[in-house]
Amino acid sequence: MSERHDNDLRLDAERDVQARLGDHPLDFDSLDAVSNIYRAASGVRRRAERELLAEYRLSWGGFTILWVLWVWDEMETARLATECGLAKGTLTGMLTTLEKQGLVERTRIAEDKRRVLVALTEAGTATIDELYPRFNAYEATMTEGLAPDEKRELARLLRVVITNADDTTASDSSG
Amino acid sequence: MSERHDNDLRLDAERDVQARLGDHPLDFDSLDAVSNIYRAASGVRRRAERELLAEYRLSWGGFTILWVLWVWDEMETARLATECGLAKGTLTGMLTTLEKQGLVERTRIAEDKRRVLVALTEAGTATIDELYPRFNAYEATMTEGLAPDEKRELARLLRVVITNADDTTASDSSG
DNA sequence: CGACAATAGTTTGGTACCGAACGATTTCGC
DNA sequence: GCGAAATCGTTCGGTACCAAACTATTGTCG
Repeated sequence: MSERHDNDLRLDAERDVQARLGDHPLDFDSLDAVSNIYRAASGVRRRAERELLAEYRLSWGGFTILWVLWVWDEMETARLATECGLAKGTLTGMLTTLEKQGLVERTRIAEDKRRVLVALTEAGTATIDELYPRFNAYEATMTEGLAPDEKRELARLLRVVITNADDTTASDSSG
Repeated sequence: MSERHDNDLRLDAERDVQARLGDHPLDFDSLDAVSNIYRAASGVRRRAERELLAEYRLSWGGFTILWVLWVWDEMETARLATECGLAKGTLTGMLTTLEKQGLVERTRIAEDKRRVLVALTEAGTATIDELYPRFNAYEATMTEGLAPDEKRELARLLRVVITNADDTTASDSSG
């Protein structure tokens, strides 16, 4: 009920923070931007997991893996981890989970037995075929109230933050 | 015609997605917006934890708790969980961690022994006093390249998403 | 060929985080 | 007043997630 005071509370917070820091210059524009990014992301994630992904027994990360494989067909583990924004050790565990669910399969590469190729199974493809349109509709719901050009502007502004937060910005996408 | 990419502003991933899924009837504006929110959030979080918060042995969530208590002095557990965007069960564990570190303290409320008041200790206050200016500088770094009005616009657009993702409007999740 | 650095993936140890079930306390219906 | 319902924080079972240590393979230089 009417817990729409978030913005008001934020303003209170700003005043209190300012009072605490005295004359210390504080960048409230950056504060609001960053904290809203995190709030939005965790809200969107939690709701997606509860209201859509749970039906498929998928976590957000598991869904992301399926989606990436759907888009790029098959991929090596290292690249997949980067693409999904996961540590490689994390990916190992999640691939094992998805493998148990019969949604992905791992294949050792013959020429280099250290490397592993990951791909969707038939069941995995069927799952994401059905799920993704629903997920996309959910994404539309989450951005409801924004005009198309506002969504694009939002994506553009976030791209700057993503680039800033990417610690491999200096190196090229060589692999 | 109607190509969205005249230049390299879009990330590689977005271009590839467009190429792969261009024939599906999907809402790409919403797709880009939502997936960039998540990418930005996890990148910002991971980098903050590694490059700044680790020095204080704090997770992102732990830092958030300290910050909220710093701004509002003391708070009951339930409100604190909402304010930090955490499930109440999660908060219990993290408060225990912070309590062991000597940064926060819990006090049962005399008039209603179910409720618990949480506040910073001296050490907790000292920690956040020192840490927060550094964190705010980090936030500024993460939004580097955006003009002040762009940061405000980013925060505004995200506020819409936060509202959409807030499930207290759709259903009551308390139980 | 044989040591040895580099590389790819897995294992390990630990925290964070969720949802559901639970125990303690207060409030409400009668 | 007393038992039922609501409420608050904690506990529990499970996954996700990270960084660092480890294993297995390949590539390199003597």
